[in-house]
Amino acid sequence: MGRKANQQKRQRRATSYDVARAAGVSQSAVSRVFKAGASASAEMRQRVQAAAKKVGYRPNAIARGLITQRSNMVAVVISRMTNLYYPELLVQLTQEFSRHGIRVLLFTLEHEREIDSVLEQMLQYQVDGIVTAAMLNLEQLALIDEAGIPVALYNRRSRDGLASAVRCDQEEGERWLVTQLVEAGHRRFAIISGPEDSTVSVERTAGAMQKLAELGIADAAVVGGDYSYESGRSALAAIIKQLAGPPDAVIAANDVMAIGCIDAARQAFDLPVPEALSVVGFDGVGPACYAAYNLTTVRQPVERMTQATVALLLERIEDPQLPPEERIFAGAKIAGGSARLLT
Amino acid sequence: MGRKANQQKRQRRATSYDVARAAGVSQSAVSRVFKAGASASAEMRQRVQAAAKKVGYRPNAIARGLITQRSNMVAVVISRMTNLYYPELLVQLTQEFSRHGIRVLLFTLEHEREIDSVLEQMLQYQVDGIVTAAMLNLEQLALIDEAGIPVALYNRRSRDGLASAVRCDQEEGERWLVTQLVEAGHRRFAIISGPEDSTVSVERTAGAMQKLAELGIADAAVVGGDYSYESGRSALAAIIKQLAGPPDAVIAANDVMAIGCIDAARQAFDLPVPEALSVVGFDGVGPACYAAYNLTTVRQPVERMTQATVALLLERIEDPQLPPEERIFAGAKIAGGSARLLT
DNA sequence: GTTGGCTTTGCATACGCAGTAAATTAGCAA
DNA sequence: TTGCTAATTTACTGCGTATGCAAAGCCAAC
Repeated sequence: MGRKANQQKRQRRATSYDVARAAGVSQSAVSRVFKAGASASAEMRQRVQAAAKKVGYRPNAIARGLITQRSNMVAVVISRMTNLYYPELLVQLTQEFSRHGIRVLLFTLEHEREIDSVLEQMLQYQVDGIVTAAMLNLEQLALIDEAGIPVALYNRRSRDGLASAVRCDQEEGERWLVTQLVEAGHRRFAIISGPEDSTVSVERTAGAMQKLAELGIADAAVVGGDYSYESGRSALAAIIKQLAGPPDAVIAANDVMAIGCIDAARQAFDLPVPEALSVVGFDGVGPACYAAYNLTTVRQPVERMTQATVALLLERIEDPQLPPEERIFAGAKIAGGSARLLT
Repeated sequence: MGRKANQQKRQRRATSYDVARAAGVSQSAVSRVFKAGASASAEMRQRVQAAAKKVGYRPNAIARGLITQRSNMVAVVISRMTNLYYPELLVQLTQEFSRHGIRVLLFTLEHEREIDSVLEQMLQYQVDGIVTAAMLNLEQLALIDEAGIPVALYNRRSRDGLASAVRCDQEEGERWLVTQLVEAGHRRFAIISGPEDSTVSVERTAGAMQKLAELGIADAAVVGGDYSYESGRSALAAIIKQLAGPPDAVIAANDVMAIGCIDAARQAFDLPVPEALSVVGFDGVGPACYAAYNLTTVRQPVERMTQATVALLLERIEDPQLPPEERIFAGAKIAGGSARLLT
């Protein structure tokens, strides 16, 4: 209808003043109508809303944030998205925050050393809180605390009470796996660990080693992986070389490496799984359920953990006085078909 | 050292005025020092930066956005993260934007109908641009255009020149797959389609059907899936029922369903793949490379597509006058071991 | 009719920064 | 020293909104 296309430059968006003028009221009245729970008469509401629609008004969240000192944004930091189970985490987090009227500003890290610059970004954007699945050192945590921004660590231990934390009990999960395997008669063990800078991997490996030692098995082979399928594949060769023969059972620090290991066993070494070799993983990601693998593993209760994370963070955003809290969840034990177990 | 903990309430952050006072200069001088490429003497730079560090100053991106009319944030909308290949896309996008000093505000949709409310959010947050891998209807595109915000569609066709678009040529990929299969002698075909509201799935299915018809095969069975492993599994049973016997080849609308189909063939129907049945997918996601499947598929060039998406969007953010552009990429053909092919 | 309490509305200001125009200083030749 | 230009620096305004405060309505009770 002859409407001038917006080829101009960047048209001025309607402001609350425009609405006020159109409705013949004050700007503060407009502000009140758009703020939930503010006092405004029914007639006022109607007039303002009609005027707003007419001029195409949309509250400016940036300006609002400036004055309320609340951006209603939280930063989510994820470090190694190759971790097949982060996507689920991310979706859950976004949805759960969205349910509370909060938007997610996403930061991904290729290398943990990028974290300082990313931290700076987050603070400049005045996020109300931070969820991180990447490791922060004490200095960094202190910096954030200094700024008065609450932090929730995901699958990281809280440190010095500077942040809340939600995590899955990795050791407990590994202990269960080891116990099952040993009770079923496995004796020659090998462990495929994750990246050295992954605290989760360190905990898993340590948990498994400890329980093995406790049950009288001290000579488990340990080879390093990087959470990738390929590293799981090549790890088996290294294990066989190190042990001068195939092990009874392989404990991988995550599902993807377990899958790689299974493929290597079947293809390269002619070791049927689970008949000749038991393989277990950790995480309970999608491919773990594929019939070809049907992993014995421990699934992290992502949904509950996510809800806890959001709850813990929001709580401290509302009331900064609240002390940080740590919540630990047990993983769900999945006795799949990739390991010979008693049951 | 006796530093008072921030138990107070929410301590005031240092502003450029605080820095100015500490350095004995004006606020605008501080602003200049923190703005790249502004004129300030070397001595001024030094004094201001020293003062800034002392008072713990950090520019407020929100306030800056208010005045510059640029938030340096873009919205990224992703609809069905179960799509195993979105995580990679998301990481690439975030990294690439970050390289250009732009932050990503993430929105995930469970159902496409949530999109209107999400749209409203994005506009209120004054994002400089939008990348969407979810379908927008014309009304929604017009709404965004009205607001003067450039949009880049990912794997969606541009419509009415209202948005730039980057996509992988789905039809071309399917044509290649079909051609290979037919040339290798397959005659009885079945297609597992994706969700009906996925334009990508529609294009893939249509592309395959069309090429099949062109090659004289008109009686392919088509069963519906939802991109999930389970749906791929159960689809095979439906196909066999519909054809009253097993097909020669199954064309799945994505890799995950192809994998499900392969597992069903081997486990439930005792059909070795690829000896008795060829299965092909689309996407080239991680599990497609697992040795147990080794899919014949078409991989989307995610990295190049991402770079193109970012480039196209930034270009239009810089200069709103620029007309939208569409860029189409061919997929990489991967002749894996899940199909009997000639080569 | 008057008073008191309650709700609704408008005024004015502040949030933290960028950019403009004016003012100051520096630099240098005459 | 003066005069003139270039380089810095400053005061000030405005971005779009929320909110304390005061004024104005409104209603019921006296």
